[in-house]
Amino acid sequence: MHDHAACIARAMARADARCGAEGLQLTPARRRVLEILLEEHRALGAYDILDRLRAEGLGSQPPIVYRALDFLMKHGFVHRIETLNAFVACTEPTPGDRGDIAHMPAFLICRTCRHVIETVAERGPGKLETAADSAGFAIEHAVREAEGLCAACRAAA
Amino acid sequence: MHDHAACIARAMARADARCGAEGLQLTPARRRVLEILLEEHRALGAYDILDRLRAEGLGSQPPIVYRALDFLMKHGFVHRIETLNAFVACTEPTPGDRGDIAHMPAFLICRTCRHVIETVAERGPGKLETAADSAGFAIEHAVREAEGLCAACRAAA
DNA sequence: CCGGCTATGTAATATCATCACATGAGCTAC
DNA sequence: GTAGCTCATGTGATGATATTACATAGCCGG
Ligand SMILES: [Zn+2]
Ligand SMILES: [Zn+2]
Ligand SMILES: [Zn+2]
Ligand SMILES: [Zn+2]
Repeated sequence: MHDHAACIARAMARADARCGAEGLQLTPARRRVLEILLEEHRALGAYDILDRLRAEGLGSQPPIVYRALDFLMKHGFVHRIETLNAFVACTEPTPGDRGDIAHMPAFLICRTCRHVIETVAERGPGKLETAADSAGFAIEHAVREAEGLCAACRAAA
Repeated sequence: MHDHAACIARAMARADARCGAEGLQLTPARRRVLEILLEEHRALGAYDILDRLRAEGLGSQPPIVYRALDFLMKHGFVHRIETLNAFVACTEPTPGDRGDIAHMPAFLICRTCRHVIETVAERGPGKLETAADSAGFAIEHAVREAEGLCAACRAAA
């Protein structure tokens, strides 16, 4: 366990600072979507998020949440988990030196508690990069996701 | 380019042999789905496949194709491409010593021609495994997919 | 004020996947 | 033989995820 309220507050402060510095508009809906994702350390589906927004009067149609997620992903605050068709708040600061995504995340996804661990990518080429080089393939975006059991759920079982 | 007719024939012969050896039923619908995927070296959506089955009178409802794909994936003949919500025929023999998936594929997906290159995983732990070990996480399934431009499309551009 | 830009509101639709229940073909026990 | 079993299929409906299209509103520089 960690101090989750502080964890959320820190992340929101970072997001505010970054948006201020880069001239990005962290509008109410966008801000709330990020908060909702930070409250969990789990992946949420777009419609799960939308349900919460609806309950709070922040919009009721799918485009609301997809637009907010597009913005948050574009600027590296949120990642999409392809294997779950779901979204998770980024746990890495990613200063975004050039206003862009600066890191190459990999995710460990627990199949029972759905918690998502975002790992820091090591330096150096991985298997994908090695394979791409030998095939003359230019990688623009890579997805690394593993499903399994987290330490807590293994202990419980 | 390669001799694609031979490529398909070889793969189908392998599938027939394996199903015979392991008592698996490669029924007409399952067989045809595998053939359709082998004909392309690209990922096809479930409904793309379904359209072809329909045209051939092999079924018209989604469960037809999803059941066939479940069978083919379970036995390692087909892989799901998570980033595309699509499916591709496996290019590795995977003898399936214990009737199970024996390899750990990674995919290079061209964003313009949608061709999929399935790479042979090298030996040794990758970044996901390293991260999982240090987190006490037990990986059961991993997804490695990269999107970008294949050599042919890079040359064309 | 106007024109362009960004964000939002709203309805409809597209795309991907599963559920539920009925039917049929092949096999075994008795 | 036939009842019961398993596996695969047929079929209609529904659920889950995501996008399009177009209208509206605020803001800001000219
Ligand atoms: Zn926390
Ligand atoms: Zn867990
Ligand atoms: Zn071929
Ligand atoms: Zn290409």
